[in-house]
Parts: sequence; structure tokens; C-alpha cells
Amino acid sequence: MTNIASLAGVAALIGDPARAAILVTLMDGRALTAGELATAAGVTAPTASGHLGRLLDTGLLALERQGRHRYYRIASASVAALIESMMSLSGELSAAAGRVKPVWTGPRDQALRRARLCYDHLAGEVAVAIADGIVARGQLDFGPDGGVITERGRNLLAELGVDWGSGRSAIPRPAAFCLPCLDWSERRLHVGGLIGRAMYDGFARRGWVRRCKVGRTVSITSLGASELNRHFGVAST
Amino acid sequence: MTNIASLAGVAALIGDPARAAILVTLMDGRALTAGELATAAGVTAPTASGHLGRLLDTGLLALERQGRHRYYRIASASVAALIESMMSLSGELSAAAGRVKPVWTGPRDQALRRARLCYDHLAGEVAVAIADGIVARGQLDFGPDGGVITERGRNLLAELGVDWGSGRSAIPRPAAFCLPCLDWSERRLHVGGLIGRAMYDGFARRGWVRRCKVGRTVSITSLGASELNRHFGVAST
DNA sequence: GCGATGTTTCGGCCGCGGCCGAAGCATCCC
DNA sequence: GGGATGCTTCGGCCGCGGCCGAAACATCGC
Repeated sequence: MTNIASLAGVAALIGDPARAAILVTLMDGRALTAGELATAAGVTAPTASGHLGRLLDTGLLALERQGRHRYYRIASASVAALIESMMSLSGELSAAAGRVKPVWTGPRDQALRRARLCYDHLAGEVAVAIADGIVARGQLDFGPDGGVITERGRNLLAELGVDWGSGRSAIPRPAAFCLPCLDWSERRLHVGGLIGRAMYDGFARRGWVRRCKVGRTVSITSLGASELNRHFGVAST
Repeated sequence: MTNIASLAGVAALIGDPARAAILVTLMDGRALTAGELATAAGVTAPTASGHLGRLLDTGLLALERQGRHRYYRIASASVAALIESMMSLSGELSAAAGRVKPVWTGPRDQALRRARLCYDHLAGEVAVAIADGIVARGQLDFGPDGGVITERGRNLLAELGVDWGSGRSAIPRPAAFCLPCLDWSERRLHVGGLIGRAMYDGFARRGWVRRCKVGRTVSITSLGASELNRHFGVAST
């Protein structure tokens, strides 16, 4: 029964519009100050502070204090993955109920749908296409443990300059290593976890992708478009 | 913004203790009457009726009316998968917060942890071990689309008498076909979707597993133990 | 130290929503 | 038809919790 209580507790926490707005705002993996989050959620600082406190001690958010600022961020990749998949389902449900017309028409949404950050790794069409390519080429297998990089895959990643903690000799197994993450807009899996993060970092370092100043959207540079196509078979548009 | 609203809406729906109890009760895939659910949630019939109505028209539950009974069930495998993974995360969080002592000691919980139903397919240690075995033997690959049965896998399933809709000639691709499902107690993936369902049905038909009269727990028969070990390498305990 | 800025705590208001009992439908059985 | 059973609708109570303004606390820059 206590399971039910904790389930309901976490769900209720996400279930308030202001808190949901805070969580979604933080889905780009950045750490924002309490004030910024208050603005994003459309509430005053005291209200936001209360919400942040609750999110914090339930473990959904983590805190880094820096001088007089307090930076809040999503606590872990698991939390981010849960929110991404809840957005996926809730979007589907409200579309089915006809409550929400497919909002997917504006140019900004198009870009978001194309490529965005999911906490610390890529999501969207591009991310799913990369996952497609990497699996099809036998460089990565998803499995019950979340995913394993094959020998071929490790060579590729090394060649790309993706650092995924090469200290390990054996193939790492923890689920967080290569977390399959249900893509909110695509409703298919993309690669999260340490591998997902390392790949995004590598892409960013090479100038293939560039995050927008605000929001989760990520743009693919022209170099990135051709390189992603070359290495993973990602179609240009 | 409307995304946030629908996210919060679904979460708030799950976030009430009575509704959460209803949903968890239905996680065994059975369809129960309003009265039974009221009892399970510990509320009166009118209260339950209100909750059921809301769960219904948000699309989390589905309704089958039969005479003067109205049978409610989880609306889809996606909903079940979401709840299973929310239970997984919330359990982890409350354990981390020290709010809930690891409840995992009682014999009933042991059994639940070992094997249970997740909507319409197996979950628990046994299910994860089966997924392990089936992937290790190259009979199934998880991928961005959720999973594909290889030629070898199809032969095995046919041999086991598992009917997974053999009408299709090509390898089916919809995500619901072989949905990776985050196991609540194991925090690793097991096989859901049509394949997961077909496998469970096959096992049940052959007398390898038997569901308990009440609750989600599934017991493995002694025949089942040896057969699951032989075919999938599932360890006996 | 002192004011400026960022954040949390406190107190109080208010409304949403969960809860129940009673009454109203619907369906079945005899 | 009439009575039993299952479920929902209605009306009203009540408390939790979201919200804000004011004040307290913390930190920085000077």
C-alpha cells in the first residue's frame, strides 16, 4: 500500500501546473535559479519557492547553491526520462480526446520536434534516426539492461571523439549507462544515459549541433547535417 | 504551454491516492467492476464512480459494459507501461529519501518481485531473465522501434506455440508490437507489447505459469520452472 | 557596516476537489 | 410488474493546498 502512496505522491507532485511548468522548463538539463523558474511558471517567487522545496525533498530536483543564487536542476536522468515519457502519453491522450488540436504546426514546434535536449542528451527525429542507424549498423544493442555498445560501436565512438568513460574495460552494464528513453514527439526510443550524454557532448564539441539560447531546441549545423548523415544515416530533413 | 497542461492533468489524475489505488489494482490486466474498485481503493461507491468517470474520459481507463455491471480496465499497454515505470521511480525516490523502508522482505512481496502481471504480460525477475535470454540468443533485438523478432526468434516462438499474429509476413514495426517496459521491481526492461502478451498467453496455456486468484502475482509451476530454464536460461530461484 | 538583490518563511485568503449520504437510473431475476 | 442489485448523479460539507504580500534571512558589492 505504501507503494501506492509514493506513486500518488510523485504523480501529485508533477500534477500541479506550476510544478509541471518548472519541470518541463528544466528538461533542457540546465540549472536555473528560483527566480527564473518563478517567471517560467508564471507565479511569484514565494509560490515558486514552496514548489521548489517540495520537488527538492522528494528528490525530483537537485540543488546547487552558488553565492546568493540557488540553481535547481532535474535530479537525474531517470526523472527526465519519466517526464519525457509522461509528456508522450499525455500528448497522445489529449489528442485522442480531441482536447488539443495537433499543436505541431508552428515553425518553432517543428524545430523542437526535429532536435531538442532531453535533460543531457538529444531527442527528437534526429535522435531517433541516430538510434536507428547505430542499431542497424550493429554498433549498439538495446537489451533488458538498457543497452550495450558492441566492439564496432566502441570503435565508432572513439573515432568520433566521444568520451564515454573509457576507463572501463568490460562492457558496462548499469541501466543508466545507456538508457532507452521514450521520445515524446516521436513515440519511439532514443539513446539516453551516459552514452546519450557523451554523444551529445561530442557532437556539440565538434560543432555539429548548437543549442538555442533559450528552451530545449537544438539546431543542427550544416556540417552536422552532413556528418550525421555520413555516420548514422540521418536524412537531411 | 498546452503540453504542460495536459502533462499536469494526467499526472494529477494519477496523483490521488484513491485513483492510484484503482490504477494499481487494475495493473493485472483484469477488468473489474466499479464496486470492486471502490473496495480496493477504500472509498464508497459514489466516490469511486467519480474517479472512474474522470479516469475514463481522460483515456487512462476503458470501459466494457456487461449487463448491469460495468467493467473498467487499463486503457492500453502504454498506460500500463507508464504506471509501471512511475512506480519504479517513485519507489526509488522514497527509498532514497528514507521515507519507506525497503518493503521487500515479506514472502508475498518476494513472490510479486519474482513474477507478476504487468497489464497483459509478465514482469519481475522471471520476465527480465526471459528478456535476457531471448536477447542473448539473438532471438529478439530491442531497438528504437521497440523491438524486432529475428528469424531465429520466430522459429522459437512458433515452436513454443506462441501465437503472435503470424498473419503478418514482414517483421512488424509498430512500437506496440514489442514494447520495452521498465520493470518496477528490477529497474530493467522486460518484453511487453503484443509479443509480451503472446508469450504470457502461451506460457499460461501450457501450464508453465498460473496467476493467483487475487492480485498481480504469478506463480511459476515446477514444469514452468524447468521449461523456462531450458528455453530461456531462467535460473530456478 | 550598509544598501541592493535573491530567496525563503510566515500568515491568511480562497477555491478546487475529495468525500459521503440520499436519491435517481439501469439492469436483472422471479 | 415488483423487488433486488449495481452504478451514477446530486447536494453539501470540509480540508488540503495553491496563491499572494509582507517580512525575515542570506549573500554580494561597495
